[in-house]
Amino acid sequence: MSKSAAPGRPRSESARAAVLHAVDDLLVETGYAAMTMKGIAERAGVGRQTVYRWWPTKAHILIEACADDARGELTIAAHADPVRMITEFLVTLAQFLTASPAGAAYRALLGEAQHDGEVGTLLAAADILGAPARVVLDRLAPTLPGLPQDRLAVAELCGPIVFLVITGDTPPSRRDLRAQAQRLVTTWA
Amino acid sequence: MSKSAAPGRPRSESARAAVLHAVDDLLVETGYAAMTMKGIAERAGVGRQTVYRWWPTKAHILIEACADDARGELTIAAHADPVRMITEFLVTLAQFLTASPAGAAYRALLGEAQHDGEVGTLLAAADILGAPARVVLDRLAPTLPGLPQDRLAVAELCGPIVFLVITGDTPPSRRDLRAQAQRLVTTWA
Amino acid sequence: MSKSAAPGRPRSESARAAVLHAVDDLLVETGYAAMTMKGIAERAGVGRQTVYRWWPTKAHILIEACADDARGELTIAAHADPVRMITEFLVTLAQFLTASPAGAAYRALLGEAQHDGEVGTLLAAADILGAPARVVLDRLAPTLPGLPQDRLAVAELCGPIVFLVITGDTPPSRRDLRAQAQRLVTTWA
Amino acid sequence: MSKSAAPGRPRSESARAAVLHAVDDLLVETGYAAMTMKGIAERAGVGRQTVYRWWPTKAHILIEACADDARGELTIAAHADPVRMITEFLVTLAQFLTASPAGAAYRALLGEAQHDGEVGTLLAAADILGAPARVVLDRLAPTLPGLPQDRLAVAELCGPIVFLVITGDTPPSRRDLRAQAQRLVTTWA
DNA sequence: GCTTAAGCGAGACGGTACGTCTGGTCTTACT
DNA sequence: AGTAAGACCAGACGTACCGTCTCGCTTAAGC
Repeated sequence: MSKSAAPGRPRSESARAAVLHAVDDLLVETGYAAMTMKGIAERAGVGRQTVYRWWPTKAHILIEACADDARGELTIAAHADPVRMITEFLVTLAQFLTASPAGAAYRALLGEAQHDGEVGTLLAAADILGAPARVVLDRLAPTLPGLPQDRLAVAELCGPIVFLVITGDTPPSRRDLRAQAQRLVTTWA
Repeated sequence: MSKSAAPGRPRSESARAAVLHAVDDLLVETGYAAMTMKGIAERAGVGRQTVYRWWPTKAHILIEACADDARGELTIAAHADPVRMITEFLVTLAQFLTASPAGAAYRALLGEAQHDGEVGTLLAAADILGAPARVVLDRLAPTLPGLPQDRLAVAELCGPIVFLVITGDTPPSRRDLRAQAQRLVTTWA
Repeated sequence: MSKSAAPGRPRSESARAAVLHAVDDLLVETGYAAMTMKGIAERAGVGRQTVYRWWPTKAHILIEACADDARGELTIAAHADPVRMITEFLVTLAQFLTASPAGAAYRALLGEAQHDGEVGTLLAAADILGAPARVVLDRLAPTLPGLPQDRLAVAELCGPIVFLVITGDTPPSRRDLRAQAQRLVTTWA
Repeated sequence: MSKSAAPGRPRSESARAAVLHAVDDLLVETGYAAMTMKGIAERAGVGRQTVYRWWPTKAHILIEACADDARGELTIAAHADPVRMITEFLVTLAQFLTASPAGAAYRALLGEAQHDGEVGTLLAAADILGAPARVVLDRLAPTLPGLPQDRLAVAELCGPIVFLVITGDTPPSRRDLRAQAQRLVTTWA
């Protein structure tokens, strides 16, 4: 059965892409707080109504713009050694949060989520950190019988680093991260 | 040496208190995003200039309004048993973040800090979670030789719970927190 | 000789009628200022492009919609007595301007003409008041040798009443109109 | 008894004057339809809120801007000869309506009044044409016993010329106006 | 007791983003 | 080709809040 086309002019894919690009650019150039729907529309060369037609807030645009990037940057290769695997993940996570544009977007969204519950819901659904973390944990599960319930394991894995970064602390060194990975393996053994 | 009084009318303590109360009230009533400097001034029955004279942004007011409350709510009694002590702290922390007005303020400020670096600096200086956490850790230090560097220990202690709460997850149960405390003690032994 | 058909789908008479009706209805329901091209199209159940294809502005539609009605309402029976004839015309004119939908449209168009020269030109061409007035004057011409130049006579005949109505004054009574007719006849004798 | 000053910063007279000047200028430069509240604010170098704070629509500004000018331009010297006096008034009126900026404003407002009843009320209250007309009529009253009721006399005096001008006709010549003045005197004698 | 200086409330100021609306244009599929 | 639908860019709408500024008035310290 073929899908019947909707009447009227179809959505402009170029306008959609222009908005998503504009949001990416503006985030790094001016920061989240200085981003405005008006500015996004102008930067994208798009009518404001077109922006409002498809996204209710700048946070929604940002989620759509950055979710894929984010996930791509957080996939890591498999390693036989649990400590090494966890270390790799922690290093990648720290790198993502502190140096990647997508990570900056994630931090901004995490911040916005504290002010706007709907953004929180959307961000939770995107599961940007949880999904990659679970990939790692699932690989380790056979060798680590002491792993706690899923969401708690994710929190113990990601929480400390996220906490350091969002509280403005300098991110931990690779040596520190290796030590923490070692502790996690010991703990979960 | 006595401090020489400044000339002119002294600062009105009642105006200061009215603003701080207004901020507390508005945060729970309307949320951080809907709070405005104008609304705060009106709610406090105070001129807008008076607010701007003493605080540059609503975040600054909120920090002043809630820091003391926050710290008061996070002090816990000493226990000989490390596991019990850590459990108590984790339970208190979870309670603070999810149920206390001061905790709501802290989350809002943590969110704002992701958008505004100055708020981040101020919040880091207030050290709202770090100070109480360090009190606990200092008490435990003699019996836990494996404790990592201060800030990392704080991150491992607080990070997982903070992560759960700010990502919108339901906070862990007391049983879960006890298990996590147990793991931390094992890890740091 | 038969008229050669234009290529393509012929203009939809039903769409045209629907638009003209919609304009009539909207004028009395919401007033001229609240009428929009979009609203007209939606009320007529017609695409917006179809409206724009045939009329450039709502004023153009309104002229087309109301001109015929207007003229029909301003034709009066012949009378031998000049005073009676003029009185009848003045009463009919006052009635038209204050009570008829077509009169309301005329007033709205006269208003728009002050803002938009093109509407003024169109409205002048439609000659909505002038034509009926001239019918009356032409009938009276043989018995009133003092009649001034055509357009001035029309102005003296219609001007005072139009002035009263558009300045928001209450329209004159039949007695007043009869007296004015009497004065005009005296003047033009 | 001295008037107690209102609290707060007093209204800026310079802002008020700037807005009124901007409206005057924009009317002649771009016409009434193209005038916008935004454009007025920008032209006046004034915040938009300041405009909205004191005037609800551009029509209200225009009435305030032009009423005084208008009245000044419509006062005429006294003459013993009724025909000459009326002629002078008619010439002045025609000049005002066709050549004066204030007259252009009056025409625009008269147009707007057909779309917006509140403007009609305000314009009627300003009595821009009526007041000067009544000055003339009051002077003539002793010598013209046949003058009808005030508002009807004003309508017979001003109506024909206003009608000619707003219907887009060329204004009458001085000779025509003299003839019309003569007829009015005959009629009212 | 008078002067000086700063804080106080109120509220207008010039700006700017908000989210909505309409204007005209365009691009579809259908008739 | 004409039509209804509806997305497109553009820009004005009226509102809200921004942070600043002017008011008249307190309230103290210091002369």
